[in-house]
Amino acid sequence: MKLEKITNESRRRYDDACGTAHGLELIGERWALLIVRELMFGPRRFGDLRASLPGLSANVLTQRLEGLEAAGVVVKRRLPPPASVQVYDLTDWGREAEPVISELGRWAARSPGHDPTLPLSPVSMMLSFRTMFDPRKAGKSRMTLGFRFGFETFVVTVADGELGVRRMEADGAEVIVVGSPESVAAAVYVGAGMEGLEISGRAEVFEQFVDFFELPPKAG
Amino acid sequence: MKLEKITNESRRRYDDACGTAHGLELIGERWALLIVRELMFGPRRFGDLRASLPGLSANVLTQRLEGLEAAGVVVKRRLPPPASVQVYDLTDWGREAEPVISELGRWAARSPGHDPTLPLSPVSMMLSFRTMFDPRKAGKSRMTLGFRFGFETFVVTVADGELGVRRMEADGAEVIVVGSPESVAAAVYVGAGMEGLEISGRAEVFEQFVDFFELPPKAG
DNA sequence: CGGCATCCGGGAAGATACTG
DNA sequence: CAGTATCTTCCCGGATGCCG
Repeated sequence: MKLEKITNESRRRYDDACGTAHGLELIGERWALLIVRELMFGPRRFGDLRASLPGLSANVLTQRLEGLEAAGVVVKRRLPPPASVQVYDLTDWGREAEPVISELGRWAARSPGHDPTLPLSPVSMMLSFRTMFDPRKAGKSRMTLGFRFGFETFVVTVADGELGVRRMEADGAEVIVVGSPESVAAAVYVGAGMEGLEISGRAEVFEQFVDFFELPPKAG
Repeated sequence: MKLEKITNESRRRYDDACGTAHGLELIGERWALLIVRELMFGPRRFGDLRASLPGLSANVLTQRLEGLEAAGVVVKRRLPPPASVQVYDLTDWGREAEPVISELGRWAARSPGHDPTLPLSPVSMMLSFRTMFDPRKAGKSRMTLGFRFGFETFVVTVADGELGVRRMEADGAEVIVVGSPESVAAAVYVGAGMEGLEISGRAEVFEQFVDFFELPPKAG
């Protein structure tokens, strides 16, 4: 039994002291990095993760969460009563993997094979703001925007050339944008206008916000 | 036949417009990112890659190279006569994946499970210089160092707070360091001194160089 | 329903041997 | 040297079912 275990593990290792190779052992398995991505704005439940990652089956999600927990990237917690619900959250160190996700996304956005019309999770959309935000275009602008995708709500703040995203209610925002992540992506990155979006509050703030982003040129 | 093909491809996709997900489709398969890493300092032959990546079998390497070529990350070329040898090289866009490798390595170096005593490829060692270099520690220092690992030779230059690495002969370097990648890593990152290294030229330059690097603190 | 174990089919990874 | 061919092992993904 023990021998089997050793071979199973060792054949899956890279046996390489390079940090990159070790990183692949931690978050390089299929779906792992996307699970980390979905946890980037705070804890989520098992079912939330499944809903955000269509195509990921429950047993694989269980395995990945176990692996990520063993690696110290994820912690399994139980929310205090009365919620008393089990959630998965990133450790502080796990949250520091955001640059890995950003750089990979920024690089892959230039791929000739990238299809931006596929479905998009709310978290992906919000993370892309942080990745694609251009501080020079924002200049000294200050604004607060709310985004609502079904039951998920985020608040985006722009101030001092920095963009922040938090998962929270959007009551105090200057403008609230309601729609699908895909419609928001079309408006921000394709310049498709506001089709499919319901905008309440100061729509001109969102129009200004859209200009802070630009997709990098395609390679090849 | 056609139906099979569709399912084969689709079950391997993430069906996600997120750039990160697409990035995983491009370079997320097992070994793929390490192959890209090995090509980071210029073209390599099939056998070079095998030698640098022990544990990677020939058939998988063939598949990965095909996939990376189809993705536009890698090009297969034939060197002009008299060499007339087939090599694999990164496209310009493929070479821009270096930040992905760096960020993953930087993040994973903080893992409690990272074992820096495993074998290391020459390219990994040189890339780690670029990842872990601290411009503030280097200040205004200027230096040129040669590193020789068996038949592979690199030249590292430090100037104006920047570190450059090129695969080339080390004739003009102020100091030449000969040894294994593991010994160099021990000297630079563990402060293990010069055991296992043969240093010719101005050894004090290498001693100064070593102080430009520091491993980040472990997480957890 | 949320979380997890189990079984199965297909395909990918890995080892070895072989060919041009 | 640069890959193929083949075979085994294991992982992924889907379905089902159990249990709280």
